[in-house]
Amino acid sequence: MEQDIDFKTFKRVVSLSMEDMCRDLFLENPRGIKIKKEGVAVKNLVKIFNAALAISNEKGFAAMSMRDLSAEAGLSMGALYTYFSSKDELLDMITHQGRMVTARVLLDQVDGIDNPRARLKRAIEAHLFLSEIMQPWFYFSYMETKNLSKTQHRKAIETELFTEKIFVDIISSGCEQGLFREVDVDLAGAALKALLQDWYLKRWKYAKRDVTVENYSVFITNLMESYLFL
Amino acid sequence: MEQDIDFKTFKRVVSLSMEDMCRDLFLENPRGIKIKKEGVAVKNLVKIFNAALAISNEKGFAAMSMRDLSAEAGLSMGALYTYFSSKDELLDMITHQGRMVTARVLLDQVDGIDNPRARLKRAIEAHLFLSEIMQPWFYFSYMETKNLSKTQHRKAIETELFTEKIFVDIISSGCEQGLFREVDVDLAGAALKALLQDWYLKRWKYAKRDVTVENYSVFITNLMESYLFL
DNA sequence: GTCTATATCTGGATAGAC
DNA sequence: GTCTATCCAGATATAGAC
Repeated sequence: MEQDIDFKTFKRVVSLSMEDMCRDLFLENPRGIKIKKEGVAVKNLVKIFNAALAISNEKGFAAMSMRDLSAEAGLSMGALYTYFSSKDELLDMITHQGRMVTARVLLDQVDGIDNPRARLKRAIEAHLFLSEIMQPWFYFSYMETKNLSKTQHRKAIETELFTEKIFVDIISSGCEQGLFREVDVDLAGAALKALLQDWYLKRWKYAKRDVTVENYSVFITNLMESYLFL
Repeated sequence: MEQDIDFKTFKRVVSLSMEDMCRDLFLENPRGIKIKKEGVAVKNLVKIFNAALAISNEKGFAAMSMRDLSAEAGLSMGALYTYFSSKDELLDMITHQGRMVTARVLLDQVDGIDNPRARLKRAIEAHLFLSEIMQPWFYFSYMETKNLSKTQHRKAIETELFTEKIFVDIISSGCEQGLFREVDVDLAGAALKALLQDWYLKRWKYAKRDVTVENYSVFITNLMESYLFL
């Protein structure tokens, strides 16, 4: 379990197609979605989510009209409303599903790795690789957080702090074991989080400079280690 | 000129009141604004900008209606439209004015400091202190970039790259002088930029943890130096 | 310069045919 | 399950009184 992982392997192991995620959503949500047949529902959810993410990441969720969405997804407005009861509910659905996957995958990836240095490295890779695969989703969640309903907004903040805590805990245990020097673990964790987020927030920049996700992963790991070891 | 600067001194020296900025805008823009008397125009521009930043940073510019703005600013809708010709123009005005100030202050602050280490420290402080004073403005600009008109959007990206280049150039000169070790200067610059941006993007987090801007400045400087010196 | 009142249009949501 | 047609609340923007 402690062995290294590369992006290709990661992608294969976690297998997070849009279809898988939409199927999960459908199975979790027997009430909200009026459609009965799984095949039809999943196929259309994929179309809806892809369209919503594309338009919203271009000009913002609030600026996306239901007519825009209808055109891009290739479904009539009437059909759209059999999958959610309001535009706000669609927003909540998308972010909710993203959060579930993130938490599950991150915890799963660091599980069983005890050495803090190895654990930190893997956590960084897992976060970056995941956000690479699900970039539109991560970008969307970041930008639309403040537009969520109050309960979903609270959950979004909880998840932000939860994933940050994963990093803080790793750094703390490294300090306790005398492996890392004594640092302000909260600040270190916050900084690491910011660096990981930059990967999906400024993808255009890194793409233009031909920085791959593996390059970036190595760089961030080195940066953090040079601070923690000194 | 090379001496240290603290937040209080910085605040006094750059003196960036909302009023100063609105006066600049008024004097630069004799065409767009229909109001003739400087006193009246500046007073109302301050009210409009404060209101627009407050509402937009709460729920997004697109979700802010002109009625919201009218109520919060204490001006009728008719009066609002004597200061700009459309909601989109208001968006452009706000971001434009913020960019002008940022570029001017940053260049001004590092001017005359030759030693790369001192220059880097000062650039970090200047960016953080500036974004502390103008937090609503910085947050707004970041979140609303993708909603700008095409020309203003292009300018926003140019400014992002311009300020990043200030950091990259400092790091490069440090490497050339053999003061810093050889690193990927573009990645280092991008990372630093991300860390500086986190300060105004997650202010709620740092405020809750009682991290001051000076604390954060010292932390970021140490983090970067531990990577650059090693 | 500022306000009120209003013209005009767009967008979310739904009813009912197929 | 999906589509078309439509309702109507609420949005931007302006005209004209004061």
